[in-house]
Amino acid sequence: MMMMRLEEAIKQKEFKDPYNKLVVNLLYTHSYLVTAQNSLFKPYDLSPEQYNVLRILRGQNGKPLTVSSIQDRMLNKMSNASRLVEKLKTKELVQRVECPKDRRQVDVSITEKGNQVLSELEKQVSDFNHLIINLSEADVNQLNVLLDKLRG
Amino acid sequence: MMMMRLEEAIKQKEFKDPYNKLVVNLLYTHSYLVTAQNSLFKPYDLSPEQYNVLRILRGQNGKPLTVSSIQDRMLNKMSNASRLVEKLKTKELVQRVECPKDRRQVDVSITEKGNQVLSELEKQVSDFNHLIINLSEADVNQLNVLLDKLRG
DNA sequence: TGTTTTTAAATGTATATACATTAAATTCAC
DNA sequence: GTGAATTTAATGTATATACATTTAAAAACA
Repeated sequence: MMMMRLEEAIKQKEFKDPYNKLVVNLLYTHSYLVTAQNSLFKPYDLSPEQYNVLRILRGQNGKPLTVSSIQDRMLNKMSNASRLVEKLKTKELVQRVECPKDRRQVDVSITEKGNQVLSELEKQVSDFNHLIINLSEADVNQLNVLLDKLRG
Repeated sequence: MMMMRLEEAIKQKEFKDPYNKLVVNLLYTHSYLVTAQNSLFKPYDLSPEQYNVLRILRGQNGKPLTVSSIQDRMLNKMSNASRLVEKLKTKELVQRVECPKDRRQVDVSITEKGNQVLSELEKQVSDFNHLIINLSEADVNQLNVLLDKLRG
């Protein structure tokens, strides 16, 4: 994990302009992050997005969410919430109940086992995030502001 | 593409700390970018990473690169350069020649057709990058600095 | 020289992503 | 109320990702 400017990391001499560099920089930084995260989650047989869905469900404090509400809250809007929930159910980390008010919908909630796995992981994930992000808190805050603005 | 802070976009009230928010913010922003890029590249039957590999090869000014050198320069270090090159070859955008000095290696270079597709796309991609990044040039530069530092 | 180790690329496999399509239930229009 | 339109999940399919394994060639070394 040695320090490298993007240009050295991907051996590209220069970019057309800073906007084009930024797109590449975001793609590259994402890969850096996800590769690291995968190795953290692997022993628990979870993907980063599966972990995220567990966090979403726990944030409901017991209230279930439908599959489409989960989709809305997921980080990757194109991923398939239905199949992801199926995977989590197989691991007994969530439960699925047909919604009585609208039988098209399915109420999904986290199980006790899901909560256990989550709390076991949480501290590790947090420490890990601090570890892989080589920035001061002020820089992190500024990065958050800029990313929110970027998508505006 | 309306402006939304991360918290509203994924309907999460708060984060444990700014580092944890940043990880989520990077994942979410990446998805925003890639979803947009996919729609741009789709009519050309290219994925963003395939486009990137074409750019890498063109940057060589005719000199070929081996598959593993391409892998090194790719944005996602875990993707499979061998199969990606195979896809590009099928589309006749690159050519593969067994390296005479070392028969394990394969020299890959961009074809005339590949160069044509690339120059056709280039202006569009650049305009598109400016369009989806809602930041001033000063902000973009700062974001680039922070991302490079993040991975340090 | 012959054997072992290392390297480069290809291949295998499970899962994830990016859609399009389908099936069932509900809502809307009339 | 009936039929059309819409919504929700699930399913189908092609490709991409994240590895592990294999195959072949080259390098290292005894």
